[in-house]
Amino acid sequence: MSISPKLALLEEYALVARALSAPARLMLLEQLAQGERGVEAMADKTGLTIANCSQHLQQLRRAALVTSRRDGKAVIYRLTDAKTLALMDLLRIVAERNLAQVERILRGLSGGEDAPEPVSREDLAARIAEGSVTVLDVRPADEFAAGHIPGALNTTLAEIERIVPTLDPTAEIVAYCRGPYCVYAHQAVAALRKLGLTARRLDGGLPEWREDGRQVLTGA
Amino acid sequence: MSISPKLALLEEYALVARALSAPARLMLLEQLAQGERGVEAMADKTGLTIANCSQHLQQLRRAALVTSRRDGKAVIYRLTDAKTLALMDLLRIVAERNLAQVERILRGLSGGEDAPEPVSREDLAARIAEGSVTVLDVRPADEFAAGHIPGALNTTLAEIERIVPTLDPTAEIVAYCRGPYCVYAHQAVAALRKLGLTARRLDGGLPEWREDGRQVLTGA
DNA sequence: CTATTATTCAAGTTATCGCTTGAATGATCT
DNA sequence: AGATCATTCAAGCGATAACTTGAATAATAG
Repeated sequence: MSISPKLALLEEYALVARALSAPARLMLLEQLAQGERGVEAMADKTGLTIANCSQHLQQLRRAALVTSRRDGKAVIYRLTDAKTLALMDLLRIVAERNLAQVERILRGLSGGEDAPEPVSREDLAARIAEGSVTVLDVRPADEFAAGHIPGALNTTLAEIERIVPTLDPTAEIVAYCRGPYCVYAHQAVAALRKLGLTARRLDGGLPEWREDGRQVLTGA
Repeated sequence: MSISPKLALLEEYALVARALSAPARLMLLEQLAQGERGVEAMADKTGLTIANCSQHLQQLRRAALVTSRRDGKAVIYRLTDAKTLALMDLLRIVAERNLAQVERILRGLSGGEDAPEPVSREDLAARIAEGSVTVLDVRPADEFAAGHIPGALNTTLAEIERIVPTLDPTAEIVAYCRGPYCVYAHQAVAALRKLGLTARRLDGGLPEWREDGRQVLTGA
């Protein structure tokens, strides 16, 4: 009941929003959506310096979007709970729903052509079961090893052409990556379609797939 | 898309979060959750200068959280859609769920005592139907006139003691205000309980009640 | 057309944020 | 204990945001 409890409360809510208001921190959250990580690993992936990365993570922790524990010398961060993921999702949905800017950026990724509708996770699961689809995981090999959709092939964007000849030409390709914040799958679909293949993007990425309670396979 | 489409996308998401990261703008959004408003009306309610208020509103519009239309000389702002409300709600939920700080502030409001659980809107609707409850609207009179729960009594925090003798002492009191961001109902419940009455808070405020599709009565 | 009213724009000031650098802490290994 | 590694802290710099003030724009009324 200091000067103004109302302002103090709003300040707390604003703190959470402010934690989400820097692209660097959204990148970190996307990393953490894949699974828990140490500071150095995240600094490598995102290109941030270690100190900078640590400071961003502390800001996320202050907003209670992430939690940390110590494991030997390392400090391991993880998303606090599914609510953090939900908040990121809603943020993305509002941004994409409302901002023409986002549309233009996504269109740029697909080389000017209209991107096809993404495949729902439910549909993909059904089509995997009947074997009528090739699943492509467009993430770095270490993230693939840490968990992927069973049956998925792993490739990077740079090497995507090398994998094309090995694919069943009759099966549609469904590409996925880290999740809705990640553009790898968009770019992969654009590249594959340019090569004349039938390709679509999965709605969401591995974190969402896992959140659904679907099977995830670990190991390279 | 020039240098890094990925960063450009994240920048857009961050823009939405940044729009939510100032207490002043959260106040404005809370106002707009009650219904559409002109700039001057909101400046009055929030205590911001008109120019400052206008600038905040433009920032919210850039993030597409609100939209505006012209009505004569006035520019009327409103929430773009229910998604904006959903985003505010989730922000609040994450903040309250995670931050001990918020807990302490709310506890301070209720004078150190534990506040009772809020009443769900569904329960309140049922109890209004059977007449076993006194509904108290703790918002300024003009907002009450613009729409309130049918049967509710209107009072301000300052005058709450004056209304007490007129109440049915056997009926529980349920207080509500603008919504989850608003602390009036918390304070009213604390004041009433200090006077020995049975009082609880409604879960959510008028915007949430309206969003549920429940009856709203207009007029003083 | 001029005056009036509501809102927006533009410039300037102060405070805050993000990033870098270099030193300090904490935990493990020898 | 001393050495080493991962992380955090602290100080400093440039960029950005919030708020104020005063002028500019838009729509209406006389």
